[in-house]
Amino acid sequence: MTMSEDDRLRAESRAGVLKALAHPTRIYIVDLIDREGPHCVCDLTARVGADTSTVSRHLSILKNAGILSDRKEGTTVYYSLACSCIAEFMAGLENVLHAKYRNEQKAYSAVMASRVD
Amino acid sequence: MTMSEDDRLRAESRAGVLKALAHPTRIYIVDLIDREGPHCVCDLTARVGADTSTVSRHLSILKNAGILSDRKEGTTVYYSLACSCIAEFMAGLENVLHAKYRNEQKAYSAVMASRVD
DNA sequence: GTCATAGTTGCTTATATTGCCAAATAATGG
DNA sequence: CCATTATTTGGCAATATAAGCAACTATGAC
Repeated sequence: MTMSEDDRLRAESRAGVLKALAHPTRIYIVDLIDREGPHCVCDLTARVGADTSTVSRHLSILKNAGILSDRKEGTTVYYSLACSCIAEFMAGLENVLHAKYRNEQKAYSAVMASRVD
Repeated sequence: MTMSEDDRLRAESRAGVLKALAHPTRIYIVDLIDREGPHCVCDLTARVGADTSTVSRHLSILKNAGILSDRKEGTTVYYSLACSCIAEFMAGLENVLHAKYRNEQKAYSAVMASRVD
């Protein structure tokens, strides 16, 4: 019994969002906007320390994935979170990381406890 | 004022977890285990419809990221969620997708409302 | 119109990911 | 020990992603 077409589409749309977030620079940008509110491309470029074109591309990936939305004001484009659910989602990621570190610590302790020396 | 070393490391560890999840097959596997409990590699291989070696590699990626944990029983290896926080995290992803579809619907309606025909 | 500023897009090169086959390893039963 | 079953790992070819430079578009000031 194998994966249905529906299952596949569902998994792909979720993967699309995760892929968009799965890059250090993009995570940093999302975090920054979450903590400090909307930013323009030039600000983000300075904060990230990469070429403007690179940052612009990261932003367009995040926008296409529905994570950021943009608003143009003159020649400046401000990017903001598309939904407060993004911040909640990132908080959930933090929990996963904490659990991971707890488990790694536990594994390490178990190894140490069984050592002969 | 640019990104600190700490910021970079923090963003990278988060990206590590997201990258591990950012693949349709891996999402499907995590979902399956979430809904139905622990599964062995051969079961998952049948459900996913890919080579055993491919599924095994996906599982090892998920395990290294701290998303799944494994338990060996004879020659069989059972994979389960490493933490209930994974299920919560995936639920948060669902919220993000819903928000995305709502926004897309809104954008579509706005375009239709302004049409001349 | 010209200039300057902000952003985006085309292109190329470098790097990473994915999938499968084949071979290796691990555990169990005869 | 040999065969069988479950899983992992090495290697390779195909594909995808990332970064920066240069060129382009858009807006506003003069």
